[in-house]
Amino acid sequence: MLNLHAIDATFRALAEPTRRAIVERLSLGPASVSDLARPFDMSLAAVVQHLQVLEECGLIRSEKQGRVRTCRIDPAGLGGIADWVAERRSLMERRFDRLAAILAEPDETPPDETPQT
Amino acid sequence: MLNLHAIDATFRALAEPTRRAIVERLSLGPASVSDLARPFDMSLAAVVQHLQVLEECGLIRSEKQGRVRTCRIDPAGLGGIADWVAERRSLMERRFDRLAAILAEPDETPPDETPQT
DNA sequence: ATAATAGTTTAGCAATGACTTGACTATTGA
DNA sequence: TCAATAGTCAAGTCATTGCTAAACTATTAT
Repeated sequence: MLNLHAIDATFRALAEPTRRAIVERLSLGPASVSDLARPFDMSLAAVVQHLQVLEECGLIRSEKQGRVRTCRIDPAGLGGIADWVAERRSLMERRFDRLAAILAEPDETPPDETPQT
Repeated sequence: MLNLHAIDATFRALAEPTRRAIVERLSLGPASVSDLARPFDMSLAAVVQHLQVLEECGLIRSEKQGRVRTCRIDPAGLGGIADWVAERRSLMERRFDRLAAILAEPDETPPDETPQT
């Protein structure tokens, strides 16, 4: 129930080149907001907004001390989509296996690979 | 060159619950356009548009015979994002390992885990 | 031949999303 | 104390996107 919401937010967050670049940068190590903003041709405020999106979906964490906020990757954040992809693959695999079994067994009911709803 | 474009399109495609649901359905086996549309509370045309997006980014393939178009997952389609996630994780790992090595070696220069740009 | 099925295409609308600007707060260095 | 640095917040703008409705094509069933 939590997860279905979370996976959606995570995919949406990563569907944006800037945010993906920020995640890429942060997987090399923590950085301040200004550090993160420097490479991009946009206002600091825009980058802050991207960081909020990334933090809300759990991809990064951050804490502020003094006037500088340090952002770092949350290692668990990518888990959701990794799991989702893995599950799709495993279900595809399972289906191929069933199909292969049927093809190897030339008797029984051989037909119709497509399961209509 | 192709890949950087492709990863973007793939993430954008999956950042949409309906399209993700379609991919989930198709990882169980092929289906026609109408089959795919049935569970959703939206017009057939809308689903067709989603399918176009999914096909353009290589997540699904489809061929038409007669008046029915059969859609199936392209097993390679998820590869892009799987690789991207895996690479983030590996880079994070690598960094943790370096950090652990430094902490285990109590002499040498100990400090400063954050690499400023 | 007619009608029903299956899908395609286009134009348009409403909501969302990415960005900017400008004003503002809090911390740190001179 | 004054000024620069680092970040935050709130509108507002502009482009993109998800959807519908409607008109259309092609195939299959009666």
